[in-house]
Amino acid sequence: MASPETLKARLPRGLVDRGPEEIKATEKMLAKIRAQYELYGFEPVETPLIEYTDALGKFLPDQDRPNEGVFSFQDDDEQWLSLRYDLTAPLARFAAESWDKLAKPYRSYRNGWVFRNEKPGPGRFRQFMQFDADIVGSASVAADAEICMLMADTLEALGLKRGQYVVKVNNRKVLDGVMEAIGLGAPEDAGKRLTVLRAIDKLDRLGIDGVRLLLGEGRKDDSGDFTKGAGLSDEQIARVLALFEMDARVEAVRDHNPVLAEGAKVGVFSGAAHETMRARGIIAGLTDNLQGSARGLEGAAELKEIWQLVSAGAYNDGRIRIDPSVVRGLEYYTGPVYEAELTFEVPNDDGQIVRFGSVGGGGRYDGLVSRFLPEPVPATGFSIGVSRLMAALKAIKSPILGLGETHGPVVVLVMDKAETAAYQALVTALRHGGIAAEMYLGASGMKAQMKYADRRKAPCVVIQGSNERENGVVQLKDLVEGARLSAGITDNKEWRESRPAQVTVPVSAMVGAVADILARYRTE
RNA sequence: GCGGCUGUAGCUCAGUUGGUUAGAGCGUCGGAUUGUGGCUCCGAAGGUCGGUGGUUCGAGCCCACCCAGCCGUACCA
Repeated sequence: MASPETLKARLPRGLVDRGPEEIKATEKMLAKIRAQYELYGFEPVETPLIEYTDALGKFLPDQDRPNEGVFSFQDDDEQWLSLRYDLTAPLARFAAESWDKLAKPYRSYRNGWVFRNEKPGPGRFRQFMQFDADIVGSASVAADAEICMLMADTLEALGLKRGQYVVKVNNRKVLDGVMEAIGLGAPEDAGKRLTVLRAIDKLDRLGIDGVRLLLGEGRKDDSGDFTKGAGLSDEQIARVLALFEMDARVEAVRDHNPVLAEGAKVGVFSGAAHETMRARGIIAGLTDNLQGSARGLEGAAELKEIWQLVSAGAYNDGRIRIDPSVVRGLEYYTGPVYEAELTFEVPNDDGQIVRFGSVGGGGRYDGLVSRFLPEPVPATGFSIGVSRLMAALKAIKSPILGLGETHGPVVVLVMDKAETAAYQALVTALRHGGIAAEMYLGASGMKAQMKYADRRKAPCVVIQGSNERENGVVQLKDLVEGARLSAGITDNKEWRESRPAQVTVPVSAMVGAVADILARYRTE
């Protein structure tokens, strides 16, 4: 069939086409997010998809070419350009370039496609959409607290319920402090620190035992592949793992206190009361663990302050939680980090259980904007992974997406090709009445035209043969109702001759009658 | 990148120890029905068996290399 010179239609891996349902659902979702961000006083900004590679900070050290994880190419003048791989670095470039004109602290939001030249996987693509909100020019942890609350409110605006998500908060200074405390604070230990952070980041997937192996000698996975560990001593490992044991520790403390234990049993310490006790316990535990590290203690103090702020907004009911195991990326974060995680599981089409996990996150990046400016510029922000979040919303059938609600246009059948002008006039009348309509433009007969209308999800079709035209009328067939009626008819002759859900109206009344049919299926 | 698994019609798959002309279901298109989308029946189209090379009288099946996809792992700024 395909001759050798026929070009094979194909899409590069990790990229996807998007159809009408997907586009419509995305737009609805974006509108909800946008409304929420604006409620918090953020204003939109749009930057291009292409930036100088050095502005993205993506040149490989010691090599005159960009990191291979970004799509890059050279301009006429040999300068390297790259497709943006997130929305934060371009914002930093924009904020720096527009610094004098902006009202500071500068609150902005934007959404758009970002590109990563990486191996794609389930739910991971080489082009995907992010939706960010950032505050540039505020060093206050109140800005971080606000970002956390915005994350929670946004997820709820998208139809997620309390308990279906959690915004976890940590502080990179706490992690840095732990490193210091176990003697990895020196500059030459940077590599080791990275390995430790990577190990901590894998807690979700590998569990505490897997992380313990990675902190020590290393870990062999199911395929037999060996990952070299950080080579820490047992003592050092214990100190790092203590980060994950804060919850257990809080419970232990509680259960040792007869009054608290009794309170937990009868439900006094549930909800905000329990969460507050937990947060206090964790912060106390961290403070304990970090003695001797000024930076670590500073991080713990910031966490405490964030907790107080979100508590004042009543977000301390489990929506926002302190979690010392959150790492979030590995490079530019300098203070508080946050991660929005979905907590529910759903079976996919193959019956396997799917956890969506992280659908967004961010943190404080005090060094990013000041790369371009002679002054320090503190900044914080977060990013929603729109595509992944939408997959999750689909799985819980969030009404926000409006799936299954789409209708196609009204289709005017062409019964007689010589009368095309007359059919065109009918279509125009419908359009002027505000009704999406089209004339069938193909070459097939009536049966095929009906099939076409069906596939287009047309709510109804307009039929005018010579009889109707002579009498100045049209037939309107309600396809939705017709399909419903057909269920009770098994005889084909009866099905055709009874013409279910079909009415005859004068041409002058067509627009009104079609509008009546559409009104039955209007969903919003 | 590393390890494993899988590639047969648009889709899901069958294909015997290597043996003649590679099959099914679904989908598509056409007809029964020249003016009615469903149901039913009938029919048709649709294949470089992932690619290249090799072994063999003979390869969808065996071998080598390559490509693609999936799973795990690493990396993910």
